[in-house]
Amino acid sequence: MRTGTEIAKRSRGRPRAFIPSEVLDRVRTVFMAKGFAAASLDELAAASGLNRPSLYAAFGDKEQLYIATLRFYGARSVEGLEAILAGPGTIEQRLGKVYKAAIDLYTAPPHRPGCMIVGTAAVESPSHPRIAAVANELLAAIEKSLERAFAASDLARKPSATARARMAGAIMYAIAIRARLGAKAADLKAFAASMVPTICA
Amino acid sequence: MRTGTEIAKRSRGRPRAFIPSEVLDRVRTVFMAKGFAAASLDELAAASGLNRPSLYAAFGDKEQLYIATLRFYGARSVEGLEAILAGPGTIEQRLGKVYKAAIDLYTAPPHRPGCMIVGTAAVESPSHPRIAAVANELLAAIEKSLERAFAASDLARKPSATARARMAGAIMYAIAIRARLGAKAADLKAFAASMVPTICA
DNA sequence: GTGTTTTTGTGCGATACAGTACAGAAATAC
DNA sequence: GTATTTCTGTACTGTATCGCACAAAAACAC
Repeated sequence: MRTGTEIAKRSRGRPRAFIPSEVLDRVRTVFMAKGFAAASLDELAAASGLNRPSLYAAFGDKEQLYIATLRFYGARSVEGLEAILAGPGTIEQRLGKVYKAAIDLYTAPPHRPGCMIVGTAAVESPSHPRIAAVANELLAAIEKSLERAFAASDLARKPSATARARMAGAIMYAIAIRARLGAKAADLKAFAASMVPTICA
Repeated sequence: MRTGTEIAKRSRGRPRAFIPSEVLDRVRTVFMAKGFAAASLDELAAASGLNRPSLYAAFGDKEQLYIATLRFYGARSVEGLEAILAGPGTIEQRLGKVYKAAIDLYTAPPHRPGCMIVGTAAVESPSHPRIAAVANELLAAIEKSLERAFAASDLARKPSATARARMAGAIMYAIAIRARLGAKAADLKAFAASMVPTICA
């Protein structure tokens, strides 16, 4: 089971008629719209363009497919976060960019609004420990990145970098929730902009 | 369909063998554990102690049952919130109590952890507009209560009561998410305690 | 070309599920 | 006591769903 994006090394049999990362992107649309439990394999297969047996062969059952999708989405999100935080500007400016990018991601068609971790993985957490584990990993990675950025900044030590990261993360989760409940992107951006100075105070 | 807790006015036929509010409490256990989509009517009926036709007769289909449960839970939460905010103490102390009560609710057995609105209703929001509407109503009521409390306090006008309420709400949603993902109550309480002074600054 | 390996896609089986029909039971009305 | 109303519980129907079996197809190896 190879879920990465690396080019296959020309294995022996019939080549796949799909690119795994593209399948994960399409499948994410369904998971974002319905959540894990309500997403049927028929819908997932239809959205991905291939049919159930191919999905099973490539990714395993629905939980494994969901986890692969979540990991793929999460890894790209963390990458994007780190790219912004490693970029130019003050920590306030970079944090502002982070929220702007997050809100754009949370409200970008064709996906239904929200964050996959906060909006769909959290529900399954009690009944699907493996999903919970991945979700926790990803949130920890996000807060770790934020913490490093705060630690490397010239902000006061009074609220620690850890505390600032937790707060910045909390605001991000709240934005994700509000987005999923239908909040307008402009309102979310205004809220985020108002929170940045507080977090960086 | 009478979902309140008021005593029935001795209607004519065979009396119900259950108390609606108790049914909603039991049913909430299942919805909290599985979420809306994954909760089957068999489980809901088993948990409530009555069987499917009675559930249908009393509450309607699964969505209506879920909404009744959500409203019941939400109304009690808002009541509790307002009781604390109307109580004694500085606004900081009262906000601290609010978070403590919320965390206790989010981590109290026998329910699986989290908040029903943030943890299970949010997922269904895109596919079930009626659920989304109720969830939005409840969150609006919560933020309205917080806003009134801030407006009545002697805090600086610099961040408006509205802004403070939004922030306080955001922290609450983040706590709910972390609780659902398995965070320990003690950690959540430490986080909440650290945020109270910032919100009331 | 012949054989091997892997993917594709139709189609199947077994289960689970939502929602309902219907007869029996428990209360009130008169 | 008889009729009426409402709730209970068994049983049922049709559908959706998951996961897989199996043969055809498309590539490589030699």
